[in-house]
Amino acid sequence: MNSGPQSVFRALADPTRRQILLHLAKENMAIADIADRFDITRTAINKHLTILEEGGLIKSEVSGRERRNSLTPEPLKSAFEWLGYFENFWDVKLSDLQREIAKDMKEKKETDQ
Amino acid sequence: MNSGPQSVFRALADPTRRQILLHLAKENMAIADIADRFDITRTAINKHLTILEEGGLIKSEVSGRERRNSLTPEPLKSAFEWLGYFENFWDVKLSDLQREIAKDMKEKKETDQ
DNA sequence: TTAACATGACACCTTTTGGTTTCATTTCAA
DNA sequence: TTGAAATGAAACCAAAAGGTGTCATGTTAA
Repeated sequence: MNSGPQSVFRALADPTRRQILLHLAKENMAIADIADRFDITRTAINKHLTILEEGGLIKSEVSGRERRNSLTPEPLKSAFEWLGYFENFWDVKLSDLQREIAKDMKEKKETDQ
Repeated sequence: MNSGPQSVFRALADPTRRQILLHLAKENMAIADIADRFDITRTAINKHLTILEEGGLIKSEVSGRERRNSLTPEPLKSAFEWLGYFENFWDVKLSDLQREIAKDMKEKKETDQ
């Protein structure tokens, strides 16, 4: 449950883990339910779940002999915001000139503060 | 230069690479310039740059004996959008509020007519 | 009460990662 | 023109990642 940018981006680096997040966005699932949707062993899924939990992206609670996993998407927001920093770079379709302009405007904004 | 979600998220997984992106967002730099800003060898930096390039996040062109690296942020947009899918999960309250506001404005507009 | 279920806990394996050192090659500048 | 600068390239290494299989333990349902 660190949820710093590192543990979040690390959790997102694996395609299986990203798919697990998408599944959990639709419904909460027990470990075996998740494993059924992939071609790898339950043990491997379990390791992925641990890494997702370390990133704070999911939480799980025991219910009888099951462990229900659910999405806790708040840390995704920080990754989203990290990427949002670059929004000014990609949304203008940048020539080098335009990039210079964007940079100048950003610098001006900073000195205004 | 694959720039699929996998190569992008993979490139973002390492903290050094994320920092390199932030540096290149400020200014284009040669390899040695980048290496000066970290405590690891130029060779290691070079490997990171290769991975960033595979993700389509940077491009580099030779200029004399230097290789200038620059940000090509478009692929970051796809990662941003992937995360945006979860926006409704982390900001449920906000989106509800926005929906209310939108509704109110629409109603107001209708009464204005 | 017992067999099937769901998971936890290990031990083990291979490949990838992130890093190093060393040496060669190209280019610039005094 | 010649040495320093910038990079390319290769060999090597330890640790982490992503898997597997096996066995033990608590739970549930017939």
